[in-house]
Amino acid sequence: MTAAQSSELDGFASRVLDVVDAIPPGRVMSYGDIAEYLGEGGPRQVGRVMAVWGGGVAWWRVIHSDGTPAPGHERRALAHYKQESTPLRTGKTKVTVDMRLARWTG
DNA sequence: GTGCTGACACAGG
DNA sequence: ACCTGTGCCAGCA
Repeated sequence: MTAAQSSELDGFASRVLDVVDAIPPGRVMSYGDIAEYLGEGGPRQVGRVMAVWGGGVAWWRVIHSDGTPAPGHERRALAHYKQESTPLRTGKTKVTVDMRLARWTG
């Protein structure tokens, strides 16, 4: 099969996954940060990559700029955060990541 | 080619 | 903390 046919990792997707894999435990990066770090695409493109190929990397380390984890995986993400001692902000009705401390830039 | 949708970001309320 | 509107980029019918 050719490259165009298969849904293989594009250059962009490959780079995104590489960056996510480089994020150290206890740290996180926002979608926009990754896009800016790569200097290409945009936050939504990073989100799309994570939605399709994110299963092979530490997806819980990729969150919104607010500190809100990926939709549908909040519970699973929280478990990882506790496991990695990620800086958290425990609110009354929701728990988010403290971006001020957890935000990581290569 | 056109329009909608999406694991987003930012500003307001 | 939550919702709405606007801007941006790419995939898909």
